[in-house]
Amino acid sequence: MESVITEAVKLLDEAGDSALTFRSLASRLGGGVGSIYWYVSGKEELIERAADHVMTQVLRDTEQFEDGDAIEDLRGTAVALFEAVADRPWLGSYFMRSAALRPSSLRYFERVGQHMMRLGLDPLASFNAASAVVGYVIGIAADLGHQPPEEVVDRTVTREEYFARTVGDWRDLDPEEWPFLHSIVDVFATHDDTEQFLAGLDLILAGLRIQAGS
Amino acid sequence: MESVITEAVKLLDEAGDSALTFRSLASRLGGGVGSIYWYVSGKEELIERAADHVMTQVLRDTEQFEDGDAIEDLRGTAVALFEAVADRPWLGSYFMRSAALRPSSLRYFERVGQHMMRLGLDPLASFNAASAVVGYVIGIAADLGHQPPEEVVDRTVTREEYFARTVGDWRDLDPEEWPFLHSIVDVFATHDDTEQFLAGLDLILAGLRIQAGS
DNA sequence: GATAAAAATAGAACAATGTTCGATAACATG
DNA sequence: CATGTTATCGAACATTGTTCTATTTTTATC
Repeated sequence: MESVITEAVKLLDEAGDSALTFRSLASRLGGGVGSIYWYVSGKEELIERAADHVMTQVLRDTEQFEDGDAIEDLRGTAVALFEAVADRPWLGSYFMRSAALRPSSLRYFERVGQHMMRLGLDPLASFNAASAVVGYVIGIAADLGHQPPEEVVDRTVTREEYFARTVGDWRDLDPEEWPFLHSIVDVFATHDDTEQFLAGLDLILAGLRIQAGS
Repeated sequence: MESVITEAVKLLDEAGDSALTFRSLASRLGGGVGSIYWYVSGKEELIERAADHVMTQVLRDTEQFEDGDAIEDLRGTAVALFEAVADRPWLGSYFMRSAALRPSSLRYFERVGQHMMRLGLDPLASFNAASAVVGYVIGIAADLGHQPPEEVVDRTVTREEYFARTVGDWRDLDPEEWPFLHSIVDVFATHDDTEQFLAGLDLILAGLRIQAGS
């Protein structure tokens, strides 16, 4: 009954948000429902600790970025968090729900901020910029990584079929009324989530470079 | 028993996510629990329709931005959504949970995209940029607008006291280990959420200007 | 106006969930 | 061994979304 947190993370990763119930977790641990409460005050803390568990790993992965180009290090730091959140929808919704100032996420914020300091920005600018980067990462990752609708989860429809159907729907819309959607439907059909994330991140970083230069 | 959706929105706005239960909604409408199911297929659709309700208003508010400077219009369009989401935590989590391709949010995406087209970006760049802007707005808004912890909701602690406590916690951290947090704690103590949002948005827009120029 | 069909309402019953609680067991320490 | 701490368990409870069936109200038709 020791590894409550690690087992919770496994459950979340395998089957998503809704799969984590005290009963399913208990049976997986081979114990009773009530026992979990000895390790954890409630579901809130359970998810919190699970999130911390993952964030600790992210923090380890981003330690390497220290002495390169500040912007490049910033980039790597952002990508690491993005990847962690993108394939963990539950992490994204946790970040959204709960304040981002829990120890581990605060550490991440600090790390991003330290890169900002290397750019020579004043406190206000670096605070705003760090918030923007972290907010963007979480926002996009949570958006891209969210659970697909029921059909896909039920396996009655594959992810690809669902995606293809969306593309088809867009193509069927009135081109007069939806000129933009029509203009991008082809690139959307072949787009890659990570590349999309990076493109937006580079916009922010480009803006940052300007601000740092002046 | 007509205004199920509008009453649901009121409930959500007044007391947040967790306050919207079928029973509370029913008693507010002066009817029975089961009746709601005649208008709505389930809770999923209820929230979806509530979100649509708000998004329709946002779309109306952003109609004005059409013939100004493309970047400025983009800015106004983004701010309108930000404000709507920032004081509606439930809207943010809805966006995160459910795909952003419901009719009303798709319309918003289209509108942002049309501004991108005016910048003369190629399809891939405009798709990425539109996604970045929308993702940033939702991400930051959801982050800033999330429900404060229990104490504040319980009214045992005011929002200001809670904020002040956070600032105090930061000041107490080891300055060696948390140089960034210490450098920004003063601007954090007096910061304004909307300004913070705008600062980040301007980074993206600055990056966009460069991209549009080349 | 009567009657039938449709629209709308109501609330009891159900299943799933987080949580509380008191009763034990296992274990360490003197 | 005695005793207190650590750890486990599952029954009971309250709160949710949802289903179902019965009933009322409205509308349409003759």
